[in-house]
Amino acid sequence: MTPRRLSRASIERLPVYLRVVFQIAGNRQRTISSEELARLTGVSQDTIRRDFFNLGLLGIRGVGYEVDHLLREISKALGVAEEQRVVIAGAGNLGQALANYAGFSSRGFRIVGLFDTDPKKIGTSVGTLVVHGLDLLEPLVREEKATLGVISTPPDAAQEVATRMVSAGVISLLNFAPTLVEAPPHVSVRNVDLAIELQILSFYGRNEVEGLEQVALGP
Amino acid sequence: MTPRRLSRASIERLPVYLRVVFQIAGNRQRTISSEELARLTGVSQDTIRRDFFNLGLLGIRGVGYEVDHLLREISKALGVAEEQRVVIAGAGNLGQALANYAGFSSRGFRIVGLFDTDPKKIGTSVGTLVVHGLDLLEPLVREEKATLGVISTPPDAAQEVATRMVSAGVISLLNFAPTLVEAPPHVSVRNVDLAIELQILSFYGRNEVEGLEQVALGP
DNA sequence: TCCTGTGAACCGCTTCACAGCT
DNA sequence: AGCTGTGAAGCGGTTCACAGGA
Repeated sequence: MTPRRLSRASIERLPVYLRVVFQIAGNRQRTISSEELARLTGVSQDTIRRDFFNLGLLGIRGVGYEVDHLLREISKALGVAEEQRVVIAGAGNLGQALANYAGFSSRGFRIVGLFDTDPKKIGTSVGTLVVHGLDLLEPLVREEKATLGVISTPPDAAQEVATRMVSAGVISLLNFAPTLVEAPPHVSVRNVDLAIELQILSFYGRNEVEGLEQVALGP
Repeated sequence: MTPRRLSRASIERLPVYLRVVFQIAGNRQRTISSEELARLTGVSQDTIRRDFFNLGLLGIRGVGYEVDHLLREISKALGVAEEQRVVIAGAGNLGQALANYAGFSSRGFRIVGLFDTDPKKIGTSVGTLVVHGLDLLEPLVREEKATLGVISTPPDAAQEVATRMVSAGVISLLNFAPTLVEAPPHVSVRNVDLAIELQILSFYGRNEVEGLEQVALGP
């Protein structure tokens, strides 16, 4: 109940738990043991028990954890119990793909704006969205109370877009541009560089060090 | 010279160093100090020095590291000095965006195949590629000696595609499907779940814990 | 008996601190 | 004087191991 301090690593696992617990709930399974959850997530059962313990999430000895309870508490901890509003800057291939990505809406995110500077793109439709000029970024963020910003611009535009998003009220940035984005301390930034992912894999492929095998991206 | 054992964390930073060193090289700057590199990457200078040290990469005291040397050695360590061949399964929005992603080709990856099961998509063009049926996956992987596989299929197809890629010779998998993908121990798997990235940000946005501020995805 | 709750040991990575070249 | 090379301390997270309740 009284959530202790969660470790950074633990926070990055919560969405993984949520994903499989959600699926389990769909099967009408009432409880799940840390062992089964371990099999389905790839996280060790010790770690799972400790994460839940730190979250203040208690199970039933000899049985496991109540699926509904997990679902509710993890969603609440992540802040995805209520819908979150997202804006996307950069309507290139990646930006369009993100705008259409079903996984966002199905997991509690609503995209409320898609922006670009290319006059040829402005006014066109991407799925149910219309591409706006970047000048509408700030008013739309404010009006829609968007808190999450996705950056899928070329690298040289990324910092400016980030700064403008933050000034309008965005408090979390997901940056796909291959460049470092700086933001004030109250803002969280996650960088996802797709080429870097491949390069990391390239290393492991060459050096037959025992491979990876784990979830998510987290720094 | 004799590369010691690199830590997992260190390996995930190498591509970040490479990215900025490449840029620096373009400016004809001959050397770079760990301090400057720290500013440009967001990694601490102590960590950078130790990473280079562990890589067997020596600098010049009082001066810094030679940019050319860094470029060469880091590329070599990552195995991106020579071109790597990549196949992509799943030609939905995300798969198409990845197929067109300029960052791949500019950083030493060549996409040699794009596959889907949807008859409406098979035969159509995506950039310079033609979408093939999944039945061509194995022959093409073998013929082109592809070593990296990208999975951008729906989750229920991900494991089958992964297994087939591996059986044909792929040794590294980048999985975008929101599900756990299992592979034999000699194969490396990295999972990138875009919705999970947003959920992690959502947590930090709610809990004004001091934010993140770091690179890449790594587990 | 089974699976959770949790201190304690352990391990890996980062940071400190400073000696050593140039 | 300046910046690297590197042992050693420090920290955070995972795993061990087992006690404890359903």
